Amino acid sequence: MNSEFVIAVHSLVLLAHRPEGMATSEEIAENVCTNPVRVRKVMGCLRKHGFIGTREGSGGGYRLSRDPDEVTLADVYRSLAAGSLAPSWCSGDPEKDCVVSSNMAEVMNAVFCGADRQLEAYFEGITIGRMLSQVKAKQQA
Amino acid sequence: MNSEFVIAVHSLVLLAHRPEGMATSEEIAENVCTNPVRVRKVMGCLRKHGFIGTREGSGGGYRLSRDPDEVTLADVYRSLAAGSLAPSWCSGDPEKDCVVSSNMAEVMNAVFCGADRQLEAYFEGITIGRMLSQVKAKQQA
DNA sequence: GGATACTGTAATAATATCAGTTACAGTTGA
DNA sequence: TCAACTGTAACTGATATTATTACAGTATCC
Repeated sequence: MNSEFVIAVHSLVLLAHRPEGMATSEEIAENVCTNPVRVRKVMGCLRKHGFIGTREGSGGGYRLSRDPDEVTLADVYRSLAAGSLAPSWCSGDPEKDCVVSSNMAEVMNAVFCGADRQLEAYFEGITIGRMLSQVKAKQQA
Repeated sequence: MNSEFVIAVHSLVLLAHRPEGMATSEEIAENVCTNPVRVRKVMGCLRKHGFIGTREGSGGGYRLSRDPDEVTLADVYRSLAAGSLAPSWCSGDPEKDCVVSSNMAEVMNAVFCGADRQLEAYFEGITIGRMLSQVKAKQQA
């Protein structure tokens, strides 16, 4: 899995955890353990898809613009990791004479599309809000 | 997805397509569009898991040792790509004070374990034999 | 027995992908 | 006007992936 997906989910959970205010890319990066530029890139994508709002300038940062219980991992997955399951590489060669070699790419592709849908369905059942609860539950223990 | 998985599946379908005899690593590599060493490495793994038999020496090669309709992609996945869904990288830091940062890795890991099981269940429904049929069906069209 | 055609495997080299850093223009608030 | 942000692009370095080369081991055929 695309690690931008992980950063996105972590960031959203963090924002859900402090709904009062904003977090800057530096704060988020510190929390996630990566660098601010990477965070800003991911957040830019989340903004385009309406998950968060940004405020530029001094005192700015990012803020959740949706109810954490309404945002599913499937939403996030679709926004920045859809289709990431299929390997970039395709086996076989359509030009070849062999039945297997010439048609494998297409069949394999269908398999991975199905897998992608399956994965998406699974993510559909997990919300940012639920992940926040789980994180808090771990703390108790 | 691990491209060794793709090579493995393609190779098994190819062997199923010519059940009479064997295929050498060079033939398979040509068909898959990669190099023979890579194929031998993957096949070595498939052999250890009992999917194929090998014969060394002149006239040797690889041969299916199971009914193609009994071998599922889940079997193959478990053999050489299990757990590949989770990114190598983990967000957060258990040492941090923040609830989110310190517990995210664990929660995220649980999510990906679930996703992996989901994927495996999907692959359970696809056999090598079925993929061979699909490949042949494409040819008709 | 010896030549030939394979597998098995390690080591290395080439290439592609991914992540971190630096730099800077644009925006906002005090 | 200054300080603190975001948004991006370009560059660098690290890491992962793939291909290549090389060679020992093994079976077959003559």
